[in-house]
Amino acid sequence: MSARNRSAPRKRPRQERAKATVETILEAAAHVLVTSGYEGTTTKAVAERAGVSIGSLYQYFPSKEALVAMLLERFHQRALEVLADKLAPHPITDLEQEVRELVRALVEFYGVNPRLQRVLLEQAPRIGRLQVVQEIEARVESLVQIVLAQNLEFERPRNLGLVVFIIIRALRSAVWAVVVERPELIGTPEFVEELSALILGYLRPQGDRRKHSTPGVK
Amino acid sequence: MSARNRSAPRKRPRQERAKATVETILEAAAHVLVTSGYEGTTTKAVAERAGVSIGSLYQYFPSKEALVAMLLERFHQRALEVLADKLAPHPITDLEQEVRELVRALVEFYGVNPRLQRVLLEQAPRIGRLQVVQEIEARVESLVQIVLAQNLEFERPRNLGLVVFIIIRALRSAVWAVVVERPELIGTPEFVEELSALILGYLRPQGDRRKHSTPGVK
Amino acid sequence: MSARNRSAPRKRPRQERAKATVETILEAAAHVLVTSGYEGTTTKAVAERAGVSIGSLYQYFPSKEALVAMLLERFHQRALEVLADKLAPHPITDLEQEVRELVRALVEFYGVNPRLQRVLLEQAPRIGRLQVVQEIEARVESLVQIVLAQNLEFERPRNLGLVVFIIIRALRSAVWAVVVERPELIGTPEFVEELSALILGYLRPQGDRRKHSTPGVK
Amino acid sequence: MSARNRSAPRKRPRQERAKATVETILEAAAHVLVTSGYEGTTTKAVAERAGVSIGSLYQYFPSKEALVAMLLERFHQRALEVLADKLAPHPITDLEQEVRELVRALVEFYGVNPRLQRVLLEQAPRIGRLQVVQEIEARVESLVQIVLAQNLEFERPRNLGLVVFIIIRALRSAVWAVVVERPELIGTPEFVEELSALILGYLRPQGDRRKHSTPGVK
DNA sequence: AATGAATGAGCATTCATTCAT
DNA sequence: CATGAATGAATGCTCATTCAT
Repeated sequence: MSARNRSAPRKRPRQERAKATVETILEAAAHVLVTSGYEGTTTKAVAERAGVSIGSLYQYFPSKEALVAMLLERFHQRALEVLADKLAPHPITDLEQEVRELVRALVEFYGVNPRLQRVLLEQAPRIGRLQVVQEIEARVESLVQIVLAQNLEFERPRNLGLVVFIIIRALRSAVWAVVVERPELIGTPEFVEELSALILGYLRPQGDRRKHSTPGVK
Repeated sequence: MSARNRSAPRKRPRQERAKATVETILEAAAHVLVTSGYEGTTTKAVAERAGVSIGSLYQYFPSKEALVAMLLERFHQRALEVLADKLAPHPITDLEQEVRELVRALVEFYGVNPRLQRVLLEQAPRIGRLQVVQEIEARVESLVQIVLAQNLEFERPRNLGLVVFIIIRALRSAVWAVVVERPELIGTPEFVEELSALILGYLRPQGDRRKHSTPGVK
Repeated sequence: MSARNRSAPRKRPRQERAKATVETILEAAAHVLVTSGYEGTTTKAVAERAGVSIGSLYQYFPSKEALVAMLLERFHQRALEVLADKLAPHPITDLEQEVRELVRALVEFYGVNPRLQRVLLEQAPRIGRLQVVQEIEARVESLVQIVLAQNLEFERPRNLGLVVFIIIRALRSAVWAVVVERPELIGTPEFVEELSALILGYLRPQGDRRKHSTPGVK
Repeated sequence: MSARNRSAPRKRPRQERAKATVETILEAAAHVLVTSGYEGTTTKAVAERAGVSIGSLYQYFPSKEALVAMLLERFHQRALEVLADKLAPHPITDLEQEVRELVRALVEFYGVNPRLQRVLLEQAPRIGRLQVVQEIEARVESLVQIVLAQNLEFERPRNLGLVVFIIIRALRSAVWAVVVERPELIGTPEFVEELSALILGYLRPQGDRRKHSTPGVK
């Protein structure tokens, strides 16, 4: 097996039982990753939690990396589905409402098992398989960019790619930080409201700043 | 040595030579952490790069964790110094300019060795309660909060703590993401401009949104 | 695995092959302990002598300590079997003969690999409360005590527990000392005779001492 | 420095201060050996407890072994002094009383820091320097043997060397065992009484056994 | 002499991975 | 296919000892 394929799943499970095993293993892996971090995760622990032998684990995943890669891929696939729906090209009548919906979707999405997401995105070694992930991330950015391009106009020229890039990072990290450090705020309308304000304020024509006196200064 | 002290430095170097050794080790550790990640960092590699024996490393740092802890502490100490300066209470005449300055400071600060910062902060939660670090983070938030409280008034009631929390996370992760993924943008006025816009837009009286038509919709 | 379990074996071997491995490792451990002492014994040396990989050793014994603990346990188990037989409650017609038999049994028992026994018992106090071992030692003492209580009467009141305690220690250390320092005496009738005399003299009614003139003084 | 000299003290301290330092180090070593066992004793710990630098320790003792060797030597020297006194050739009028005195002396002697004695005699590696120790032990045995030879006559021929050998081992191990496992008994007359009974019974003419019915059988 | 910084061989232990059954 | 026994390179860390200051 070439090095290139280290993080590719070993084979397609044909039978139903095999599929179930794969699912069990992935769930176990997710759990162990969350509770022990990437470094603390051992294949033995995953196999034990999944209730299968270490041999069986290696039957479906040729390495620890492959396990993480599979989880990453699935996570992004799901991200894409959720967002593609919200971001499907459509006429926008109320951008404010639209952004609020998008934020709500993102909060919901990033709020699902954020600890796992952090382990996957931050601690896991940048694996070869990440190509898939990068492609998906690129597609999400591109979707958001298209929606914005079709619905916004700025008084000054702006690098829309950068704007989208910043929006996504800012939102994601804010959601993660809140979920991890201030979990009591999840689900409060206040939280979604503030994040929407962050994005909406950012998208509002920047020219405004010069038309009025500095806003909000006492 | 108790378990509590796993991440505390082992002893104070008394001679000049020893101080130099400690510095060399820390520099080497930073380098190895950046190039190999936390997991990939071995104490042997650090010692070798530092040009000292593995024994010398353990003379001053009782564990790999202690090495990271020391770097984390220094990083936060430096963070505090930089920001305390910018955030020292003072009369604010031009909030816009003020925020731009703050953003510039943060960009500069977070932009220094961001890969190291990420490794450090990723591991921070696993490292025995670094009181110093937590205190410093709290102080930074508190500084920002005080500045904002003295200079802003909002039309609707807002949870200022949450606002500050979001600002800091959003800024930090945006800076890191740009530095790591779009390094060519660092130092461009465009980048600082966009980040300032993000924060300024967020702080602008939210009531505006209702007074005008949705801004910028085609 | 908790600290409590440091000296407990790691898992039960399920396959025949595994059982054989465990036996091989224990034999190798005994050998290395005898030739190198506890401190000089390295897990690597044990594994090598056993002809297994170091990993296999740790598959069954979580630590060097556990290896010693297992040997200790087996040794005491065997001790109990040997002695329980000799000490089983039974009518005693000839105490002298009885004691001689017991001494012979003990000489035989303690004479088997006494160097290993010393290493094991020297380390015993450092090994996490080996309940099994302590229980067995207590049972041996209790057996001896019962036999004596049923067959002896003393003219003066004596602390039987202390008597038994002294007998066992005195016998054991005398046997060990002879085996280690005067191996040529093992198996001679003279040796068993002297040890029997030691015990018999001790058990003989102490009142005798006052009835006769001091015996044997020239 | 040749390998032969590893356990020889490095130099004779000329000055008073140096002598005091040596004493301090030896006391510290004794303490650490008792509390941590031979394996657990580190030269650093000894130096720290003695309040001297590790360098100073090595100024006087070229190795850890030399430290232990010195303690052993002193211990035996002291043993010899105590016993030589008791065992000095002299007319014996009351053997019983004599033995009781001897036992009392031995109990006292072996009862002084028995844990240290055990570490020194059991756990410490058999060092080259032990020649000295063996010579001293031989002298003690010889002293006891002479005393006994001059004061005892047996009805049957006995190997007096073996008798002495057994007496010394039995006493020593009984005392150690009691001090370590039943410390509450130390100093009780009962304890000395029982040990005296052990030795006296052993030395009593063995012919007695045949003259009377088995003693003490119910 | 005294200090303590520096050394590095050596040890216990882990864990991803392979392979015989 | 499943099992779990076996592997061994690699790691974190200790500690007796040396040596520069």
